[in-house]
Amino acid sequence: MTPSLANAPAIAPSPAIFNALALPSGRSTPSGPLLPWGDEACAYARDQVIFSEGDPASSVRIVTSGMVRISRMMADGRRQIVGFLQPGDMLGLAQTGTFLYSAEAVIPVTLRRLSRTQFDGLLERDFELRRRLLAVTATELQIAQEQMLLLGRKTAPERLASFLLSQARRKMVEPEDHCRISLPMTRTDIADFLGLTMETVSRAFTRLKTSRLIRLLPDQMVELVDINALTDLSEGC
Amino acid sequence: MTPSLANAPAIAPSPAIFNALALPSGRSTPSGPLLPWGDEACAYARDQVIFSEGDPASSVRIVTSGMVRISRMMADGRRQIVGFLQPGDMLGLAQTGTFLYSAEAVIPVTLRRLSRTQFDGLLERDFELRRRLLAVTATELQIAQEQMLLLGRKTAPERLASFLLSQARRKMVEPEDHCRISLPMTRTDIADFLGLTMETVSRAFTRLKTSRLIRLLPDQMVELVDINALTDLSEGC
DNA sequence: CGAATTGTTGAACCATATCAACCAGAGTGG
DNA sequence: CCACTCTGGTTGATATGGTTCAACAATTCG
Repeated sequence: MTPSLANAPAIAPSPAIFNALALPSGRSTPSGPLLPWGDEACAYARDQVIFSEGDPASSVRIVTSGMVRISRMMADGRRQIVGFLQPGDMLGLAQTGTFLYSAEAVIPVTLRRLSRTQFDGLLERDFELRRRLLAVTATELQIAQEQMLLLGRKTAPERLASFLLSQARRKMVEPEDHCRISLPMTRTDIADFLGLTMETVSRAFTRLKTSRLIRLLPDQMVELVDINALTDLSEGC
Repeated sequence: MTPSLANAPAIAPSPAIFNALALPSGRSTPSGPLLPWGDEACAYARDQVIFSEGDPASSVRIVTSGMVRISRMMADGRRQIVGFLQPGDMLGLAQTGTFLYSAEAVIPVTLRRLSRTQFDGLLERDFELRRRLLAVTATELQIAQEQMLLLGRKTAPERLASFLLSQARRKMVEPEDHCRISLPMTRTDIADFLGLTMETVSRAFTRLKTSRLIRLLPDQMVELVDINALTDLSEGC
């Protein structure tokens, strides 16, 4: 791990949040898949609901392609997105009874499943599995803590910079200048993740754009032009 | 469980956040303590630092008395408290290398310790221990998710109502009207937990007081006069 | 190509922050 | 026992970042 990430510890490889335990395929499973996922691939269209708050949590799932958003909703419609899930991230791991959040497809998604009972059986037997899950859950907690700092104390531009950097870290351990990331979610999704409105997110984007920290490219791509400046901004320096 | 808490699921018994895995002494350990904590009790005075961001995480600790706050800080001094720990809550469980947050005593605290190596050994061997830790970590994630909704989307009075109710649930599974809770932390601490300023917290307290939802009693005690109204408020109804 | 959706920009507004004054209780020392 | 100070809390006045409302531009999609 390179120096500039020395203080941004091992949370980079696993940005999924909440029961969406990340096992980025290539990286952390040198010995093959950790779990015997079912062969059947469930497909979901853009914006299709995968499950809703209150649904019985009958199986554990892993994202095999696409992007999933998981969110909590208040009675009057206020929404907080608690995570964006990408291939390798898992869903419903911590759930015992019913889901406490909803999951929807941001873009077309495929999942594989494992029945809850089968999963629990493996958990009971498999030594290594439990150690890994515990480690991953710990990582999730660190990410959640980081997100609390963001939501509780950061300004709008700081939040967006933090978000862009965290997305960049999903793709590469060490984001470089001029690296490009894809943001398939809408401005509204980003807003609901960062505790802002769509308009504020849009304005923050243009601010970053006009101050040459990022460039907006076609096809939902963003180029991070000045990683150092973005990092400083995200930390409030 | 009574109807009014039917939707506030089994998260009540374990409100500690982040590596502070809760094992409320009386309730969840019918078969004695889960871990062989050292006999030596470490004591800390009010506001004393227990450890800081970046310190090596050499041992796991359990709170035996008092209250601990764990927080993250930004370079310019902005602070986000990510949890208040009470007797039975654990510290440093998820830490592998160094702590990513600070811990300080809100009021005088005593802790017991278990060396990291000893803990890891137990974790390696003890089947049941790992299952329990996994379950507790999952609960922590749910609480963190709830806190994200609070920080991202709730108004100041909603945040305070949510906070008071969560504190009440620590004491009793089902908070009743006229129940009393102790809030030993300062208004500034509460503000840094709720993502607000001291002044806003103070004003929210007086609002709740004048609308007869709570009463402020001597000795940092608060009486929750109308639990239903507080619940409605906390959910934005 | 036209309609619908998503994103951008502008202007007014508002909840909360900021700044400042004041108050109450707890020590502290004469 | 009484000033005196210190800290934490309350309240008021003003400022402001972000929201809201509204118009418009750009994209996507049928």
